[in-house]
Amino acid sequence: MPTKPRQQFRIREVAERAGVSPATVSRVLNGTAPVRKPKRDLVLAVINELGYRPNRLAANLRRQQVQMIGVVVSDIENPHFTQMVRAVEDSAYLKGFRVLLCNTDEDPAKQREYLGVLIAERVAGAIISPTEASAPEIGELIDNGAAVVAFDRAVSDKRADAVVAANAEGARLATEHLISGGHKRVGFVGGPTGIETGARREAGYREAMAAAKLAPRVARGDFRVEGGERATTELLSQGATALVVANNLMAVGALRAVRHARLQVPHELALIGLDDPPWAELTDPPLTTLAQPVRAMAAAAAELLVGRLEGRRRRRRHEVFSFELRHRGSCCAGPPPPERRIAWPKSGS
Amino acid sequence: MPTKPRQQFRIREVAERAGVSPATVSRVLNGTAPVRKPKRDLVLAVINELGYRPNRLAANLRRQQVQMIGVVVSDIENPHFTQMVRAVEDSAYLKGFRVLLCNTDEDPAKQREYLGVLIAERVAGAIISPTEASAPEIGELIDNGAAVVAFDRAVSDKRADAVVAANAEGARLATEHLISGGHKRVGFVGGPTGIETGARREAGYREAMAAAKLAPRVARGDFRVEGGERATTELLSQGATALVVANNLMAVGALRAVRHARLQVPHELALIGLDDPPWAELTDPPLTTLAQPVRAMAAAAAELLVGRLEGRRRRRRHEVFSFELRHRGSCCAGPPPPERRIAWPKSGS
DNA sequence: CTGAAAGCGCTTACAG
DNA sequence: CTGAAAGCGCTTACAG
Repeated sequence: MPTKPRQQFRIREVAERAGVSPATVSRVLNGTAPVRKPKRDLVLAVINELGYRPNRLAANLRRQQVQMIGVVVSDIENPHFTQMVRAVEDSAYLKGFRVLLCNTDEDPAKQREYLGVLIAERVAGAIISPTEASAPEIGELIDNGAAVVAFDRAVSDKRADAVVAANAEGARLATEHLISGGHKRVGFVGGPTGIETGARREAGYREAMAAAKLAPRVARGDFRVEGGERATTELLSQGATALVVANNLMAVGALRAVRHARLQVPHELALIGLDDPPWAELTDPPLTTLAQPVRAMAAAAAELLVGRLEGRRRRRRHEVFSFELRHRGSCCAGPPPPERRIAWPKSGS
Repeated sequence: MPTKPRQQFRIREVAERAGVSPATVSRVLNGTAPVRKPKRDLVLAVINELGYRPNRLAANLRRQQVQMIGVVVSDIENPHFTQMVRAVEDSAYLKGFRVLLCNTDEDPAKQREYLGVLIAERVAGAIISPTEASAPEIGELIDNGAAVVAFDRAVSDKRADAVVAANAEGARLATEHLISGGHKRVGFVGGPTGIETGARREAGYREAMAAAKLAPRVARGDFRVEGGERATTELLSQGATALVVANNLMAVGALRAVRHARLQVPHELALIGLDDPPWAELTDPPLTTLAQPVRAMAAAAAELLVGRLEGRRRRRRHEVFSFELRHRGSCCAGPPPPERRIAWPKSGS
């Protein structure tokens, strides 16, 4: 029911009314070549009067490029990615790029389909937190001249830039913090080791435990709430007095399990989460976390992308950001808690 | 540094190798007309062999349309919108539409710019939670044949469909719930009355208070954390025993203020929030809320959009969804709290 | 500084 | 069912 399918003007009409060629109108519009002032003013006036809006589809085809960047994440509802998307949108908007949102649900098939869309649409670039690091479409994108930045997790194609967090270091810091608080039975609520962040964080935890000559104890969830709850329950049953939780969603599960077990935090159980969700300060007690500087990382990713698009850089860049400890109330208040009478193995996985 | 700028095949090459016309290849690709099986199989084989990917930019220009819908929200970091975007993405993806994310920051100028982008890109449709309900670009979009669905808040153009929550009713229910729990000093942490949801929710609260012959007491924040904290502090200083908080971000602020005042929830202060953020169950006690069925609403919006795009509907639709009470622990446990000795005016704003 | 002309790579009436 | 041809509305070498 478009009632008044308002006259769509084309560049030709503008040109005619201004008594110039379409080329000149295009130059005024895009600033791609100088146009003498009186002529320019006249063109601008006509554009204004007609409410002319260039048809971007035509420009896209002609230029074989669209001022758009694809942002490929596994779950937009995870605040970590939400913040990233938000920061990327901010940066991209200022540079004149739009954001095409691609939610993959950690599903390699969906990721490949979306990458196919990005190729078919000839996006200028993509920021990808890959579910499948080796998807051939990533190389295809780069072949087509798109700039690609891997975020959070690396991609196989070595031509892509990357922005990642120092995951092993972050987990190590968290673990050391608990150990220095006097804990010996520090468990790790881990993620899937098939996912890079999962593997690296677990490695950092094990490193810290080994350095302190303590027996590591890992139970793995799936980086989601339920898995975190199960893994936490398991570690609690083994007598852990402190836990490092490998991501924010599993921290929600850990809190549930702890509440269910009626343990008091931090006195009966100390808790540190990796990642710093917005609700960390709302729990009781507020959750101590190791935060990635997500905004800075997203800004860096956008900057890498735009830098390459503008041809300012040819060398590959790989930027690593450190976690920061955000001290809240969920660990290390006062002396270490008494160990409950449950066997904590000298070693184990 | 595209090292091997891989041969990009065009439909012409595919046609030549298959010994057919480009038109036939197009028909096979899009299923727009029947193609005899042997020919079709041959074309498919060539496409496969070449790794041919149709250049969507050309198709977009030719069709004067792009299989994309713009999602315009004021803040992608607000879980309410995050959930909406996520659900829209799900629905749209299944129908073959992509999501262009437009974050307006509640800034009318940014909204207008983004709407301009949607017009210039000739998106098939848009789901808009307007910051400026009367932006002329909305009408322009519709003039151009795009389907527009207003989400959360209405738009001025009466040709747009709409999906909204029964905001007044929700606030009324929340207020009645507290009143039925024995509370008389029920305050309202309100949003800006210039925003539709702010005004409607406040109206619902006032209605319930008037029906119970109780004096309303409103302090307004800005729908953000800090404003909620300030408004809550103000109402607490006036001796409120129960609060209805008009949105999820202000609920965070309210919790901060309550903690700061060292009041125990729900015994010394009962609290109900409108909107149901993911962290509602993490606070201590968990927050009782009135939840919008966001997913259902988003699915409805996507469905309205697609239905119109597919020409299945011409009549305008306006769908209203009810809030649901999610009982948790932040109100109405046991008898109403004693009123603190502070004057609560018989009437006031 | 400016214009005439070609062309981006598809899709789709039209004709058969 | 299939093909030849036009055309979507811009941009950009090219020539002047």
